Amino acid sequence: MFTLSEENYLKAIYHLETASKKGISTNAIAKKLDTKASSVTDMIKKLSEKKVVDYKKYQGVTLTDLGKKAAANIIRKHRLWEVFLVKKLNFSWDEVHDVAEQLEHIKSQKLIDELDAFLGFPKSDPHGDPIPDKDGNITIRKKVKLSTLAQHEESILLSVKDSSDDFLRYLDKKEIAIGNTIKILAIEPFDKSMQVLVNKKELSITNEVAENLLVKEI
Amino acid sequence: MFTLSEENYLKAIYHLETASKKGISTNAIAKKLDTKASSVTDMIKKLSEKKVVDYKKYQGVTLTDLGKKAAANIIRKHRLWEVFLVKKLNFSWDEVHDVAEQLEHIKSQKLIDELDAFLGFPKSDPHGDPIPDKDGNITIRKKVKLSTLAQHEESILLSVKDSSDDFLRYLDKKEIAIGNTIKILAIEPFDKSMQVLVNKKELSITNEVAENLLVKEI
DNA sequence: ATTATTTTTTAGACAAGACTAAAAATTATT
DNA sequence: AATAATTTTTAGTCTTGTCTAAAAAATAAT
Repeated sequence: MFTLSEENYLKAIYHLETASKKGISTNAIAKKLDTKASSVTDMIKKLSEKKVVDYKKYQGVTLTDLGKKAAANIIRKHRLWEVFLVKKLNFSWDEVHDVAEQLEHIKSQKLIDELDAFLGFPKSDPHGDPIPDKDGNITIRKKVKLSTLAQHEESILLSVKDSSDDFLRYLDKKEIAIGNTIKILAIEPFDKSMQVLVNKKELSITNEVAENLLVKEI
Repeated sequence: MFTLSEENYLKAIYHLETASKKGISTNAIAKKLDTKASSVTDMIKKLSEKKVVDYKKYQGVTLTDLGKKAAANIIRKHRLWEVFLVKKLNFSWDEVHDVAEQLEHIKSQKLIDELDAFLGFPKSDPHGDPIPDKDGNITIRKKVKLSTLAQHEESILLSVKDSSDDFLRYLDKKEIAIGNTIKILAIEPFDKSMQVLVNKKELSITNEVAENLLVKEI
């Protein structure tokens, strides 16, 4: 098993790796964890002895398969807890991070299995990020225009294509915000306008609006 | 705020204090926490500086009001998590302790408030122990015979009066076990036999049986 | 290609929390 | 009341994870 610090390092390296593909520098990790490069070097040696990272002096680190799995497992727990907090305990999606950061370190296989089931085996967290499965595999969903989805599909709003003041004001008025879950209730074949469910409210949007909303499928 | 170790000491002292009323000895704490007396002395000094215990050398410790409140708060969290694990995540009442031991240290007022509400503001944990309120007050319920309760009341089986093999075998056959929640559905005025709900199953018990089951009201 | 700059590593120190061994205080026993 | 036994405290050490300052290696700039 890993200590709390070790888990935080694993997670940081994992995130840096998926963002940049190559060996992760000591400095990058130090910045991410708000610590000093010398501390990172120390910890990397320990992780290397535990066979979760490959490390050659001055060459940065990469996660081993074992390390990737361990990191994915922590991220899995983090994201499942986020879903729990938002869906069951009325947290908003921007309030969950600090608490999930603590909860992700709780050690109990049964706990996480049961939580997963309790939440209905969610595929992504409230920010739209995918939840790794038990073996650490994640299915990445790319950003698509809301207009490309079909009836009954659910998605999370990640960004907007048109960022004009007019459009942003429109979204504001309709109470549509980044991070919201959007469910397509119906699509009108005639003009491709949609009936959608956002924030528990039903509303109608034109195809032009749907073309400018970038979402991630759940 | 308190460190994880400090919280564990506070909790241990709290439990020892409610069990014995007087100043708690260094040795007693050491035994409870499976550590050495010298370590306890070290920690007690720190807790004393933080004004959560009163300490005079060689005289043992007592919790201050501040310390009592802090300890009750940890126990409140522990017991609320136990309820969550049993009621929502299919843990059995004898599986929850280790996980609750970890969860009790999560720091977030909103989390615990929302969890309390989510669980319907429970008054006791799955072992029948009372859950302190936000201010650290606990309402102690004494052990009573099941036969003294009225219709619709819920209780937790704590022990049995008659511990003959025959009676224990009877309980086993009916799948009635220590820790089970017993809800009284109806009482027959004629012979005081009861219709009860145990383990999601309805069954009928005689007044003699109800006289031998010691329960704590929820 | 040499120097300058940046990054990384080493060496030594520190705080938290625990330990062992020995000293001091308290309690028990005769 | 004096000694024995037990409990508690002190003193010094260890581990984990961090830090600062200095040395070593890698990268950039002339």
